[in-house]
Amino acid sequence: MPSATVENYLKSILKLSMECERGEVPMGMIDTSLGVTPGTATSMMKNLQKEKWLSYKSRKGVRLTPSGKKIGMIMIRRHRLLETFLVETLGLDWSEIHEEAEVLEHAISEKVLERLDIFLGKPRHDPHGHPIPTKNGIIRRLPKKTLLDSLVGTKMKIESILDQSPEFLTFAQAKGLMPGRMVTLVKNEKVADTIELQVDKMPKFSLGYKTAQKILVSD
Amino acid sequence: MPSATVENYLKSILKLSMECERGEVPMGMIDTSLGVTPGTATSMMKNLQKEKWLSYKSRKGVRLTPSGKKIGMIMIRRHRLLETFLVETLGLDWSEIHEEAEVLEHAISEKVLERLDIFLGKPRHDPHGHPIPTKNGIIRRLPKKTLLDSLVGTKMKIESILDQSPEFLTFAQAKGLMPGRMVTLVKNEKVADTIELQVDKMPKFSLGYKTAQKILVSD
DNA sequence: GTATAGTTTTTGATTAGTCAAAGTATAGCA
DNA sequence: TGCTATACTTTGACTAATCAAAAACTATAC
Repeated sequence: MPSATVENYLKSILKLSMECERGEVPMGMIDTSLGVTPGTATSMMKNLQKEKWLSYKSRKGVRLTPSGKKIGMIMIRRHRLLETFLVETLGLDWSEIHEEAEVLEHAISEKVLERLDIFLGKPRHDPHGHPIPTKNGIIRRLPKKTLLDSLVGTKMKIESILDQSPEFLTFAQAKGLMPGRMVTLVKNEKVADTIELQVDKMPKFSLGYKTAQKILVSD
Repeated sequence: MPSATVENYLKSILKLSMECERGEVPMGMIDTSLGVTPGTATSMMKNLQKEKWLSYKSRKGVRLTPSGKKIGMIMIRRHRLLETFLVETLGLDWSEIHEEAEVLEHAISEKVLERLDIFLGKPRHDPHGHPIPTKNGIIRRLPKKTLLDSLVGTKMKIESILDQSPEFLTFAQAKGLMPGRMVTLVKNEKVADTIELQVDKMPKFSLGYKTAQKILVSD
């Protein structure tokens, strides 16, 4: 059985490997993502390789084995189901659930998780719009289209919010930027590095390009 | 913040101090209750004393300070609320919830716990009939009357089941020995060390004296 | 009042996870 | 081609929690 620490490493590596689509995940991404020193990451990778959860090539990076990937997927499933529970059932705020789920995900058993899944009605997405993997580790691909890739004047459905930080989520909620809502791209000012948006009949507002890329949408 | 390990020590010491009503809890009870070697318990007691959670007198035993008692109570509250949630909301079996709660109690935050408490309707007892301490650490005294202290022919209400083991709980459930049910003491055979019981209209059955003391009742 | 059994403490070692700091490799620029 | 900045690895040290085994105390029996 992997420790909570190992579960975190495998989850983070899986997420990194899904984002930056190149064969190996480089060491630097792993240590920053976990907030440990580079040396700690290196020595941990050796342990994880010894346990057959990944293969590690010195100064190249790391690639999950099927068993490592499986554990990572289970952790993502646990995290997202717990977030859904915290919002849907207990009424916690969108912005505070990530940290809570981050701890609970290491304590909940498969049995309890499956009951929770049924209780929640087998949800497909968490409150941020992220897909919840199935028990077997199958996960829907997120659309890759962000607010920035859209044409001015089009109305789009918000699919997912990529930034987990409480500050951003509080802002997004205030502006109505939540999965399922419809948003219109009013203006795109390349020189100013901003776009202007309108959600429903609420006042228009602007987002920087960098921030706009954190919002995934579909037509 | 205490570690999960420390939380467990303080919870166990609190429970022991509530059971065996003498000033100090002896070392031997602590190590057996936690399943560690005597040396481990001794060295941990020194740490806990350094943190002001208890006072430790060599070869005498240990007594919780108010702050240690507070943490212990919080842990009992978390454990029992979680057990209630697992049975009431997720429909887990009576016999399997103890182990689950044992892990989750170290991962759930105060905020989530308070939401859970409200969601469950501020229950006073867990599924085994054990009182749930309030947020401020106030706990109802359990009645001290067991099945053994009752007179033949009287009908009593089951208040609480003291044995947490899955085997015993499965047995108790099958026989209808659950908090809130009414039970009649049919016979008391001192020489055979057994009592005979009837719950509702179900068939009569026998319990040994030792087991009978695990069931708390009220008239 | 000593011997002995039982309990508790001490000591030394181990494991997982971490950091700081020093050392090494590599990529890309000049 | 060689130099340097960056990325990565190694080394040595530390902490929390644990065990095994030896030592020390306490209580009881005789």
